[in-house]
Amino acid sequence: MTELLIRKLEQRDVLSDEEKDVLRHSFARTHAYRAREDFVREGDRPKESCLVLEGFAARYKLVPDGGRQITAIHIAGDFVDLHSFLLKTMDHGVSALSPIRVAYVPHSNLERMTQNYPHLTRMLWLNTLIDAAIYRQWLTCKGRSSATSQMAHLICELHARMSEVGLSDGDTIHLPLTQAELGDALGLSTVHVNRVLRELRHGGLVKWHQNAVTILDWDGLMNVADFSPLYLNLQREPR
Amino acid sequence: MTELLIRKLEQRDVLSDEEKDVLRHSFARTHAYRAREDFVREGDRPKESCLVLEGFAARYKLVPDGGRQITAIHIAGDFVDLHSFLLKTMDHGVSALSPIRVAYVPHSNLERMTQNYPHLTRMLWLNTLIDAAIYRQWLTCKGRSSATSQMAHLICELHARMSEVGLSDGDTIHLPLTQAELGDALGLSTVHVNRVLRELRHGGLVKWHQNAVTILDWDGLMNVADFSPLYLNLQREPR
DNA sequence: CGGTGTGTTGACAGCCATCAAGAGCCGTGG
DNA sequence: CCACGGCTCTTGATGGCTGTCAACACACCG
Repeated sequence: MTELLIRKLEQRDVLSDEEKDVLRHSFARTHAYRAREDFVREGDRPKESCLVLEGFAARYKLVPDGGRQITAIHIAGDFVDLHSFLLKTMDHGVSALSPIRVAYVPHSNLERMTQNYPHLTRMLWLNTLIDAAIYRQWLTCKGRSSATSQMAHLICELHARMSEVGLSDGDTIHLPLTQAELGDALGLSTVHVNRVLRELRHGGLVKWHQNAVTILDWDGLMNVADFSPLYLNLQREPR
Repeated sequence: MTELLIRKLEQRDVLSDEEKDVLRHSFARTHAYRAREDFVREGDRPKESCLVLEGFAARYKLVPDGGRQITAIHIAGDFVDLHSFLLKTMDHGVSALSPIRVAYVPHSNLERMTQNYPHLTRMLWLNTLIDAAIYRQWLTCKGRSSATSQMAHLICELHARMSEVGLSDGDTIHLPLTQAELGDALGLSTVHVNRVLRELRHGGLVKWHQNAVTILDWDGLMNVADFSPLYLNLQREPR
């Protein structure tokens, strides 16, 4: 059940059999949530962290006027709530974007890991650093490029991240997000998300049908997005 | 020379004398840079990480049209380049916003720390998680609030972070950034930064004179900014 | 069959980027 | 000493990207 996480970590460095076993045995239970259900709330002090086994999750912050900003989209294999192990008090919420299954690891197990497995600790640390690299990229897109470019970038990124754990089907990924949710992620209005998607479709760059997103013109899309996967740290090397 | 970092960490948890000594002795050398000088470049593979001793630094990404997005502003006591210890290849640059002094710690020392000092390792990990929490906050500001509110938020945040390490003088902080640099940080044009600052000044919220920024109306500013310091994780507790 | 959620499109408005020009300040060099 | 260039700050005019409001189509579901 932790195989996708292991696969994700092994893209970045070799894990020993012992380390993999430690990971596999540290998860205590799993749980399923419905789409839209919150499973971590701002102000919570969780005693366990959760890993996405299946489905999509969003990390988000609310703003007083009723708006919402999704700061990260998490897919299967993402250790979505590893942050709470050290941050203790949540400064944001996490909710399901689709029906989702997650696995929980008690913080006490994570602490034991950090006591006994330094390299594994570094790999989990790395995992959160890659999350941070994605934040930097989103900030750059939000600050310095157009809505169309941002949307194209998000599609490229999600395709890259899903391919990495075997969740793409060639040029197609399954992406069950509404346009309102895409807007919350990109900081755009729902109406403008619709316009931007139409532009990408009419430009022959992507096809978007029933949650199935197909990239039709890679060069064109990556050009609009100015996408380069360097920030995803996909190289395997000693860490 | 690492006292500000130690102070910053001790705001979040108790450090043993041994841990403090380990930190103090792991830094190998210091270096000074002029304002505007880059000291880490995209694509670099540093063999050491650097801590800001004095001055201001910016983490930034360039975009193809010549634009720049500053993704983080770092102050004295910030372990600005701890990321490179595990990310290996830099996906962004770091440059001096003012004359700056930094201290370098070889990655081999950091690795030894992670082998022998699990709690200290967690504290450094925490340090990068707080950077990530700041990214989330910036994303939320950028995505869901006005330019004026973003600027007010940045002022509140920098005052809070500088106070934490003793770098504020009551309601005043020293902030040697040009309006162009503020624009790069907030994703705004220089012209609009100027207009927004005028608005904050004329509203009696802040005074900005010769790099000295004084908050005149805390309630007003925090209200415009919708600022709450929760995300900075200033509570001391076992980590 | 009506209600709800989602996608779609048009009209209009507003925030912010861009372009342009001038003022103040500072260091440099004649 | 003064002229000059460069950088920063400031302000106005204009335009475009994106938000808001509104309406309708469609699918799904009780």
